[in-house]
Amino acid sequence: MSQQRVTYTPESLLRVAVELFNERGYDGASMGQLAEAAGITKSSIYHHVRGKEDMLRLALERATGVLFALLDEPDATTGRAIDRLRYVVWRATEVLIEELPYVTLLLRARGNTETERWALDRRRELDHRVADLVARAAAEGDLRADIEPRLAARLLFGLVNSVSEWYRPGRSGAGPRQVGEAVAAVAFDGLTA
Amino acid sequence: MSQQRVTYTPESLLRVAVELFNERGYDGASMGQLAEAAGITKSSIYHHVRGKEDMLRLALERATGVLFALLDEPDATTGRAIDRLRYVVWRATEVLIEELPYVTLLLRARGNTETERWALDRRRELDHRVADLVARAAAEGDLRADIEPRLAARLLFGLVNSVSEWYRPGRSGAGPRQVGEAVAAVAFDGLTA
DNA sequence: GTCTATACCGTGATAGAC
DNA sequence: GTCTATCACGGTATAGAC
Repeated sequence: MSQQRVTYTPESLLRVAVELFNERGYDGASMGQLAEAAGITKSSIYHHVRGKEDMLRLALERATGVLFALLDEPDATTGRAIDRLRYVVWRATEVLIEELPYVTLLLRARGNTETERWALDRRRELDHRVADLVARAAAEGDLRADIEPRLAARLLFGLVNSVSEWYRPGRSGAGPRQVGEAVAAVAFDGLTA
Repeated sequence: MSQQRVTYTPESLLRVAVELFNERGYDGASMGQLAEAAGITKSSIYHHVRGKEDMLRLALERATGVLFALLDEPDATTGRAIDRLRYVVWRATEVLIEELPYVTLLLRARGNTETERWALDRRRELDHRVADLVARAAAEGDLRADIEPRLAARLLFGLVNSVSEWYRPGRSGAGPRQVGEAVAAVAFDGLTA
């Protein structure tokens, strides 16, 4: 709740803000609540950032940044489409967990503000690139034929992104890598023994 | 946008409200916007419902209602656990699509208000009942052993619920039944050919 | 770099006329 | 059943002292 810290940088304040945004929703979170969580007054916040939406922008830029970066990694750009796809699914899950608060915020953006609409555009771009990979894997005959590639891509995204709904860093067992492996295993091979 | 309708019932107003809540988010949607979408003034809204949160309550009651009902259907309560589970996954997807706006609202509830916290409790109850089914199927040896049942249950929910992120009623191809079958197919057998 | 004080606006909600 | 008029409140943001 209350912070010991005497001074803030934009980054350290952003961390507090993003956590609050995820707890209450961006619209549901007020600058008063942020001030309380940060242990400073509302006015002081404006010394570090331009305003509420500015913090949202910084967070969404970070989230889209890490996701685009993963698509350019060597294992995502070389080899058979099905293998690249499997790597992307695993790695996207891992990245999602590593940058959980930021990516969660991205996944919840609804397009209410200019910043959110920009982020949704970037997300659509990401989706499109992965959908291409799915289509390629399907064309190479490595995906089951009874599910059309568009639908397959959506289910893949859904499975990966849904991790943000329940994963909590402190808690127990599976880390980013293990969850990523589980997601890829279920997506491609299914839950059945 | 504007409505021809001269008068509203609580139900018909609720439909407009839920659509708006899903577009802008519950917190992001204002009574002024609802008035505009409904083609009446803010004040008139209060003739039909007690207020904003009252409409949220009605919507979330409906969503939890249909989901609980599905768990009591014959195919969900008799037979081998793996078969019941497969039925629940397929049927939950179908119900989610049939009641898309209401279930979507439920899936986005974050616990900001008393109503949302009540809904989250009910959802946890639902999750628990399905998780039990997963554990039973695992105990009967019908689920792969390298993924623990808790995680398997979460991925199952995630896959089903993620449909609310992209499914749009008017659009093309797959209907509720087909999507439900695809979700169950991917969840249990995977995407690989 | 943070504070107090305050401007200004949109919010959910109510009263009472028609 | 819907309207106009209005309310109290909390929202983001700014000014200026320390």
